[in-house]
Amino acid sequence: MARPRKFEEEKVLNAIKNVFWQSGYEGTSYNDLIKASGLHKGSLYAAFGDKHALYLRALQEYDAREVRAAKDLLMGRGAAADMPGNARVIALLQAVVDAVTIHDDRRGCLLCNAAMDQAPYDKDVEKSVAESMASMQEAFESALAEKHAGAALRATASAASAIYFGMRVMVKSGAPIAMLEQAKDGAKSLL
Amino acid sequence: MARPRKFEEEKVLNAIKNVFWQSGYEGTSYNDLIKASGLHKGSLYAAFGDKHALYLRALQEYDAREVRAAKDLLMGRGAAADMPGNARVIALLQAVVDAVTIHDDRRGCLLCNAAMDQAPYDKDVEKSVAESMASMQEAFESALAEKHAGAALRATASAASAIYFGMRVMVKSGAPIAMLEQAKDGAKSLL
DNA sequence: CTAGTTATTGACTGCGTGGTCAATAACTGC
DNA sequence: GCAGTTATTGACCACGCAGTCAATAACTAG
Repeated sequence: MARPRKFEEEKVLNAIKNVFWQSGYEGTSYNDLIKASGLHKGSLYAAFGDKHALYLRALQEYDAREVRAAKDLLMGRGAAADMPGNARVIALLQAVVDAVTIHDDRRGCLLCNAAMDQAPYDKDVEKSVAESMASMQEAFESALAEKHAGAALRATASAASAIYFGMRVMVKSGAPIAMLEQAKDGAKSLL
Repeated sequence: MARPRKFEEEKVLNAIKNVFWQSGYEGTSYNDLIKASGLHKGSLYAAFGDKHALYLRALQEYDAREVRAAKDLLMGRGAAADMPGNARVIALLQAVVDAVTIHDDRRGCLLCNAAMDQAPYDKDVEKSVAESMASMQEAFESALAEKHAGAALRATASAASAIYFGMRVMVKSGAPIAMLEQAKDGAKSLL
């Protein structure tokens, strides 16, 4: 048998995800990834491959954790089980505001960041982003199905996700909290 | 007297703007800027300074042309003078869709791109982006003032700009046209 | 203890980056 | 046509980048 690994794959991937989330693809150097992972260059390459492969893994990780949590909220799984559908959408938008006000977190959403800076140049990223976004869209639709149906449902759900993505842009632009609150409040009259 | 310049400042700045618009800040090398401008390295440096300074000039250029055009539409200047306010907002969202369908242009909006990839790390960019976004917000409010007032006006305008920014994200993510159309249609019930 | 296997390490490479600068060209006022 | 001024050119620099690899360490089955 062979020498055993002395790092935990999950911890490393989580650290990698956070670096890309914080700094973007182009803004992250392989050295940054090395520092964050605690591994050395060769090990990181041997374990996960090059920067591009690591980015795709980070997107998977993000989808499995963060996107999953957002969808759970929208679909009323877990804690949100007894909220009406439109309240669950508002709760998601509130969470975007809370990330800034409570946790001082202006990293936005790794999915949106990837959509903006890598999807146009990278088919793999585009595919991964498209899948995650499509599943978000379905979750919005399932939250809004109580009050809408057919084309109106799809339109309302798309507008709601646009507001969600747009608020993530506002967050990264350094927009004042008031504007985020306003966008969230404005969304209420849509649902 | 001195040797005269043989390039037109405006043309160069426009070319620079297009490169940054297409490829983002990190994704653009100084060599790309040289190629696009037609100048040589030293000349570009002498005329406008370093990459950071060029980026800020590009943002100014974008604000003066593209953002200006969007605000003119929203505020009913020129061609849109006889449209009601909410129709002007829808016309702006339609223009976002048209950029993709008619001109096959998925560059999105340089302002949004800058907000996402540079504003968090660069105070100058953040300031420039914040100013442009604030003026967009005012234009949305002036379009919607026919039907709303006070806090409701601000909320509706913020939600409308969030939809606008969100659609720009969708465009860059490669989202299908149908989803863009849906988001635009969904926005109607907000106004 | 040994042979076989995998993990770890960090020096190394070639290249593209943003940025500098000295030499030269092009012009005008005198 | 000369002096003074600015524009142009492209070679040059140090550095950080993504990525490779050979040497070594750590382990287990037999």
